[in-house]
Amino acid sequence: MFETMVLANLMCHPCHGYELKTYLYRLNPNNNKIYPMLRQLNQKGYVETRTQIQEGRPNRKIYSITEEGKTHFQQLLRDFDFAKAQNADEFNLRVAFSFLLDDKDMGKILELRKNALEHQRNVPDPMYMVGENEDLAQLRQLHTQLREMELGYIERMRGKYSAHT
Amino acid sequence: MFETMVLANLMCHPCHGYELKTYLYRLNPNNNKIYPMLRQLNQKGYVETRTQIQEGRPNRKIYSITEEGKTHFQQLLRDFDFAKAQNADEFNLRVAFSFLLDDKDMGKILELRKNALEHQRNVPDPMYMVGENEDLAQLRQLHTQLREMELGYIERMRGKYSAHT
DNA sequence: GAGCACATGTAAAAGGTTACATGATTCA
DNA sequence: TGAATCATGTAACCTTTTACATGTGCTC
Repeated sequence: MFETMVLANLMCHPCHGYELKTYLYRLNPNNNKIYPMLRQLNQKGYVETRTQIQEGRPNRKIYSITEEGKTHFQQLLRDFDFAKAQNADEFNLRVAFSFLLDDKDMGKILELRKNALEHQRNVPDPMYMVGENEDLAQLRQLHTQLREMELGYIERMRGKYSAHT
Repeated sequence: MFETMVLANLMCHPCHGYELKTYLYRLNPNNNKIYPMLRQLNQKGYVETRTQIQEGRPNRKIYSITEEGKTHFQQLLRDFDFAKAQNADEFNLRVAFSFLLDDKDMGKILELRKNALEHQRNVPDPMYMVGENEDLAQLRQLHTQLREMELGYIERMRGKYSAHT
């Protein structure tokens, strides 16, 4: 997820590490996660780097995605399964970059997300089932509403990407 | 998160490892995560165990939460910050177990979740901002709707838990 | 003068992933 | 006969967390 999200950001525009940390704040992007990751991506040829000299501030290492990086990113997007389909971020990312995927891949992604949401409906998390808490029941209802709305959305999308058998 | 969710399940009823794996399927609960975790919790005195002998099937190790375990779980719930507040599961868990928290703690939790959601509104994830994708715009709108509904919910709850200054 | 923002980096410890192992039962 | 479910476990590897280090400029 972290690697994929770094590349997703670099797909939009070149970034330096510190900048990526602010974008990826939801993924707990500490120093020993982001900086070694960027060096690793560079070693594999997925990103290239240049140094931006600044006065009165530390220099920046600006990373840009390469053609090999774009191909690799596309491959990461195609790699979608039931476990990843549970995660809204993983699904949203693929919708965001649907222009990199063909109809067959997108069809599979939509189907897996549909399965994940239906699974959540049929086998709800036990922790949302604790006690007879009225506050929790209301919160649960909010999430149920979103899930049903998302299932509706998926059905509409599946019409568009209906190339798969 | 994993430790907390294991204890949350044990708060409801005793479980064996394989059973917890099915409940916690969204947290990628592999063997080398769940079994060492349960032994660790046992060593710390947070859970106790008994063996259930079965015929024709492998024996089960049934884990129950202890009083020390309940106190520890309560402490884990109290430990809530901006980073955790980004995660819906972390928030929902605390609503589910709000009966273990006093009004002051719950007030802080609601405020932090509010801050997190408002931050998401003000500083949207760059990956949801990619391109002029119509499909993505619709999905984004779904999530915006849920966020505003959840913010409304939090305002209502804050009225109830308004003991904090 | 303390603390934060900027920007990158590493050491040590903890934790997680992948893959394999056991062994009975059930299903296609 | 091969695969899946039940149930627990470990070895080897990889990743992540926590904490520290550097040094300037800005704000309280």
